[in-house]
Amino acid sequence: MDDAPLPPGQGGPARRPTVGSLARRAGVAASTVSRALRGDPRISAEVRARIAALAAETGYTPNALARTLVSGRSGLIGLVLGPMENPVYAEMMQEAVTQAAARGSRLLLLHAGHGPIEDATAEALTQYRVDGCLITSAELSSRAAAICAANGVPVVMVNRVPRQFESAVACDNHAAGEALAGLLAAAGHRRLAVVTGNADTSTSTRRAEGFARGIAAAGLAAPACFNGGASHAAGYAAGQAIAALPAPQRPDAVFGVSDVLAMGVMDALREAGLSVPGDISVVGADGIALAAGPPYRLTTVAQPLQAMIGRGLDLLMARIGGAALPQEVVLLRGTLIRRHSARLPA
Amino acid sequence: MDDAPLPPGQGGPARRPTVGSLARRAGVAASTVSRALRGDPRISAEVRARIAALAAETGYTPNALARTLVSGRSGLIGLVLGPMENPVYAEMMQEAVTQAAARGSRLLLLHAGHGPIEDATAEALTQYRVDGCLITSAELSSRAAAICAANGVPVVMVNRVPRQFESAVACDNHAAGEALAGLLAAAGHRRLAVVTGNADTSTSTRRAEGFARGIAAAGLAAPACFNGGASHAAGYAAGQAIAALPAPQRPDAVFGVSDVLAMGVMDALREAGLSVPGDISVVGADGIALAAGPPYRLTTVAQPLQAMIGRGLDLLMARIGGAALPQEVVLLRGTLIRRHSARLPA
DNA sequence: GAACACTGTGCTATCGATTGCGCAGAAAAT
DNA sequence: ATTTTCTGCGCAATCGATAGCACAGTGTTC
Repeated sequence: MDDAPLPPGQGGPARRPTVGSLARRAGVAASTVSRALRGDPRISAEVRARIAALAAETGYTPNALARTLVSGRSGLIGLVLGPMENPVYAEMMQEAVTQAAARGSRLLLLHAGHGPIEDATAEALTQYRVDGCLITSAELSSRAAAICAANGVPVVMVNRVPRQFESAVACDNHAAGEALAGLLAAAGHRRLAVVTGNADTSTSTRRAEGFARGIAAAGLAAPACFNGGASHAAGYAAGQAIAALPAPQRPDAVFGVSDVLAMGVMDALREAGLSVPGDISVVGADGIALAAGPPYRLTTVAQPLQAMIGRGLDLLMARIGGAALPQEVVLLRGTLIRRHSARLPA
Repeated sequence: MDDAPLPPGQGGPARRPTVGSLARRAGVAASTVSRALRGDPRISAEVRARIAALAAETGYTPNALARTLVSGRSGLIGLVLGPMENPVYAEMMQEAVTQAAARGSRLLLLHAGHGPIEDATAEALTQYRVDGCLITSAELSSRAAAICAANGVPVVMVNRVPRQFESAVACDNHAAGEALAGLLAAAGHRRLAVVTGNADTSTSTRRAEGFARGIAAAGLAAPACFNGGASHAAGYAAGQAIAALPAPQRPDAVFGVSDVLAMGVMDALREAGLSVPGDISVVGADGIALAAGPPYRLTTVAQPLQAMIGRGLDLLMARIGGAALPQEVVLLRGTLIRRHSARLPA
């Protein structure tokens, strides 16, 4: 363990070139190298070309961390994800990586899963000086948000609208629920039910509210409400409860507030010998890939994931810019996707 | 835009405390603050307590980026994920976040999805001076690995064993395939088939090879091979092809080399009116949550995800430590989970 | 009572990149 | 021919944290 220090550039992991080392080799000052690489017009074309060549030759890449120190911007965006039981978070993550990269930012993965953020993770948020934080979790993540606020780090929630204070981008969940209710009613369904998600999530509650509103508007009785959760298993349990009901009381249409939930419901119903959509229509919301194909072919309201992440990053970047913008909530309309899990009017 | 500089601590986003500002307030030198907070025994208990109190009061957190500059370690681990069509990557990611945090590292999300890494992303790898890189992708990610190697950044592959050079942790996929074949053969299946994944992935090929080996060992004819892919849709297509076969030629057991694939196969078979496991047994490998419950109840070999990520981080950390360890490949045994998608011997 | 060993801190350089300021030398103007 | 104006680049400070070395002040020892 007490190896003699290796001669530079030999043996050990090749020491990475720095502005300093480039400067020495080019016979100029470090500041000149820095300016040349950043395209400062004050540096002559000749010198700039020489340094650029040297940089390419040595494979120089600037140390983003060192730059952060002086610029105050890390180029890092903290990402908080919900539980992976719901595939929608994975899809969001993939979208976020791509789009963040396209904008020159990197994602620092702070959390993925249930529950609040651990202390150590919360510290990372400040220790790594993230420029902003993207919280794509339907669950309460007030902890992360509070820490961001306390440190002047902009936050944008995606897929969750907080009661106050933070900026957010979400699908117009209320409208989605309402639209589905309207369609189901128009198709002649009379006993509607909703399987809710986590009660803490605005996504779930707004969808359920919208659904109830749509049902009321159609002059039907309020929907039966079944407590679901975040997973397929939760939906399955709710579906079993529904299937166990005596036929006259059994709903003829069920809205699972998220696609995984609806998938679980369908599976339970079918396993109980009921036909979907023959006996019961099932609809969901989210638009995840797995629900699109067989055996589900789930009729759903798809969230415009790409646009949601895009607008989320827009909001974040604008606030990172330092502008003292007011908090902003953006609601994007989902799009109804008619598939075959529900009887709907033509 | 030409605001007069705000008085410190007022108006603008509260300037974060630094060792310097703490030092001024405590009437000591910055180095003393640093040492006190790091628990250096040379600092008197009294001073240490005073500084600790001050740090707590002001909410001081060290700037990890600045520390990186001098320590040479960023505490960042690059993470490369496969396509989210396969839920196993999401599960791995969640596991990786948790375990990395527990070890005091953070994950820098470099890539998620298909295909090779874009240039910009590859640069991030060196710009942010990641200490190491965890590549949990069955697909070729040679690009990232090459860049890491060129920069002396340790790499560990999880869920993929490269042909050479890198360290890796994987499930013993060959053994998994072999075991499944043996069980299916023992249960009396005679015409076995395999639905393969992406041909570039060691995970897929090893499982298929193991399966073929197991079949040969049982004295049966080589399995029919159907080209699958990474998604449920690919499995579904393969399942349709299988279902379309005339009954005498149709396999009586199918191995989908990953669970999503097997799920797709099952869905297609059932949609074609075949019973699983009545007419055809279907087995998978991975052990994802979605395949566990209804309607799949997939018999599978579950990967020890937690252990895989754990060992992966072990290998990585050891190499980050600077020790010139040889490349290492760790194979972890999966565990057979008997559910109801296949007829198996008791 | 003086030389000694300690102990607790401060000073300063360092990591890599950036930036304000200043200073050469060349070109232009008078 | 001399002053003025640029153009092109170097110097040095800075960001925040850390570490080597030096140096006071106290306690110990002969």
